[in-house]
Amino acid sequence: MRIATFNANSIRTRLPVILPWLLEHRPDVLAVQETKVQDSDFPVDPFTEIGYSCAFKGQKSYNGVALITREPLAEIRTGFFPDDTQNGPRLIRGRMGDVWIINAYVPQGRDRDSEHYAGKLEWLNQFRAMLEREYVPDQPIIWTGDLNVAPEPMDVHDPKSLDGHVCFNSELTALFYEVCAWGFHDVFRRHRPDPGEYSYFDYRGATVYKNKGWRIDHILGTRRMLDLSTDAWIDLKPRKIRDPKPSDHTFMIADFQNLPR
DNA sequence: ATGGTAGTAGAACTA
Repeated sequence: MRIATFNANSIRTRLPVILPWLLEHRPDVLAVQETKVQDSDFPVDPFTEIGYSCAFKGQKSYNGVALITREPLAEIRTGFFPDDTQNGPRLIRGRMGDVWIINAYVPQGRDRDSEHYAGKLEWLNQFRAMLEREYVPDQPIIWTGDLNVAPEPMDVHDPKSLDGHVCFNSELTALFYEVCAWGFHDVFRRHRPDPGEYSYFDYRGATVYKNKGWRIDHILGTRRMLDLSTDAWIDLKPRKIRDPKPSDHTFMIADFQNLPR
């Protein structure tokens, strides 16, 4: 099983990037964040034409998540609770066979002293509560998405100057590892132990060409999924293209052996 | 230290 994640920064604008990428890499699951489209306008047809199913929850202009899958997902839910309209555009989950897929777009936080940053911490606490309520850690579960957390100094290009940022500070890291302590492991880092690999590069300053990035997109798995994982990597090519225009994030991919029956 | 870019909009806002 191949699972990928991509913050598209508008799924409609990014179709010329996503569709060829899907045909080339054929993941079983592509988790998309920042779709920036309300559900009635989601571009379902281009995906069905190449054999993919879509599950999504979005809104105009901001946020929005989708799961693009080769097989239709079962038990699709958006948000933390049934009928959770407030958090739906940031969280979508479903089951593919025996594997649970959770796709999250964690709030960025804007500024450390803003209510948006407080909301980010609260969102992660609610996420942890959802895990405890609805899952057990010995299930095969993937948690992926734009988590807006760079957990380690090696996950940012300049840890000294960026220390204290809403996506890189000790308070956030502690909370992130508290959530992970429920039962998630870093699948990407298991296979890529060396520094200098990033999934997000600011549009401003040609940062991708200087490798001045952040690893804030993640593929995490419970122990069963970690043990089944065979490889993980970041594909920089879709970030470096000029035409069609790139997202400011790029794809992270992980491969897994099938679950034993 | 500030501002740099892109998307959605059709002026700011979010990142």
